[in-house]
Amino acid sequence: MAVARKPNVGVTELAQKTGITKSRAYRLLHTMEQRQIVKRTSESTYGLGDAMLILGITASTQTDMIRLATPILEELCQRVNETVQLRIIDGVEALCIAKAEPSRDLRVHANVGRRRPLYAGSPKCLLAYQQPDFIDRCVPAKPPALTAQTPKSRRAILAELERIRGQGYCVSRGEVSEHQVSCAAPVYALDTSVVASIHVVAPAFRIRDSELAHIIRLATSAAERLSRALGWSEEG
Amino acid sequence: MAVARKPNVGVTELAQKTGITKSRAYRLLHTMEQRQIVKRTSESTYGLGDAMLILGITASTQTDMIRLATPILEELCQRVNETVQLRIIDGVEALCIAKAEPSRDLRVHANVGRRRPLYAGSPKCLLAYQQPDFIDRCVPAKPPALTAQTPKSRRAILAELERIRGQGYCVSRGEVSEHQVSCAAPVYALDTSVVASIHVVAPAFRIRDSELAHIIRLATSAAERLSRALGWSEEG
DNA sequence: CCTAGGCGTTTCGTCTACCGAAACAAGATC
DNA sequence: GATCTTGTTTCGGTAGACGAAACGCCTAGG
Repeated sequence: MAVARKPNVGVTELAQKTGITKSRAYRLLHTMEQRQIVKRTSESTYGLGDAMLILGITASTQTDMIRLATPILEELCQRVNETVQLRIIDGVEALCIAKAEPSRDLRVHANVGRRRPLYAGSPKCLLAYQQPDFIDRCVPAKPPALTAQTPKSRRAILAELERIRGQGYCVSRGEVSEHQVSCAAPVYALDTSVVASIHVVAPAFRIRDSELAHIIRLATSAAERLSRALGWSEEG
Repeated sequence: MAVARKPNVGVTELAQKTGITKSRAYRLLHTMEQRQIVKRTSESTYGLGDAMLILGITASTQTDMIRLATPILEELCQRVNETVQLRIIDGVEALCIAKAEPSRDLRVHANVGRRRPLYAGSPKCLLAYQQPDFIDRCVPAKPPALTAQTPKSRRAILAELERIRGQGYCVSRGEVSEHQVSCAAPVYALDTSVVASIHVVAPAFRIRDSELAHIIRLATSAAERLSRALGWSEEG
């Protein structure tokens, strides 16, 4: 898992990160390489191997989340005619685990596996519903100003999270990338915790406020349907 | 990996399949459950867990195969306007690890993670280039007759594999499913072994022989481009 | 209603194979 | 060429994994 978090590093650094001895790290990597769990990406750096690829693909067919989400994402994608993503929290980042893209030429491109910080743009929708101490760790004191619209202070972000919790969705107008607008709605699990979020992301010029309201309704509805499919119900 | 191969089984069966004692199987599953590598799918059956999902998604971004293949599959998909798949061998089956689908209404649906036998239909393209003893193990003496077009004997299948090796591609007209036609071309790795295959699969009524020839050319070309991207060259 | 056999789970004493520290080889950097 | 780095190997000691067997708890079947 350390290799997954930070690929293309050597034995020594991995040993330090994980707090194990260099001998042990070397031996573990060596046997993992034999089993194709990791592979060398260069002379002495490691990345995840083919076995993990196969296991991961198999896991995605065994795991309810993606299997249940795929048709919902595709229907939402078709209705809004924009790119749709499903994200979960991994570590202190938002990880895209599924997507659906419309067939029109000009669209926002999405990548399964891409990570984004939780404190900026629509990933805030995921962050808003986490434990206070986790939120505390994730929001930096001085967030980097990606665009003119990026919230400039920790205080501003925390206020935004509060608003998200109140209205039940999140809208980001050019916070991460100048000409993109995205909105997201939370997906609840059986235990009423938020386990994922559904995002619609589009070129800013195409989305007027009236359309945005419509998109939010559809996204919220899709998120709610996925929540129900995962066992959640209104009265948890 | 045994859990991946056969999900929803209990401790005892897994212990037998893997040849380890029941005690060991139980303890391993127990700690794997804590680490979210596996999870219980019911009271006493196991499936792959969330950690494997995350690792697998991460692996797919670190692994050259899928990263390099995705744009090639999408271009091929756009050109033939039919569903396109990338398959590899896992165990004695063909595993779909990536796909691209056109946006037209009537199309063949593909699922990443789905497995198919190697001895029927276009997966024969993968089988044809394997070691003789592996082929021997994969081709059953009495193949099940899925449709009227399914090869009826072991001998017929072996002859077909020979033909595939000769022409460099594989065509299946309704061998697995009555109204589907599919063709496939092999993807070579640096060591000139066949590591994957690119498949185009379409409704039979839409594909006349003249179009089929065109599709084969495009599929073969796409497979060759992927091969080159993986380091293969004409004179290996 | 009882028994037999299946399951997952727990215990226990043995002993193995994994561990950390240290040495070693091989490049880098200066 | 001295001195840092890397990755790799050796070695003795012991932590902890191991298999066998026992233990509840089921269900099936007589």
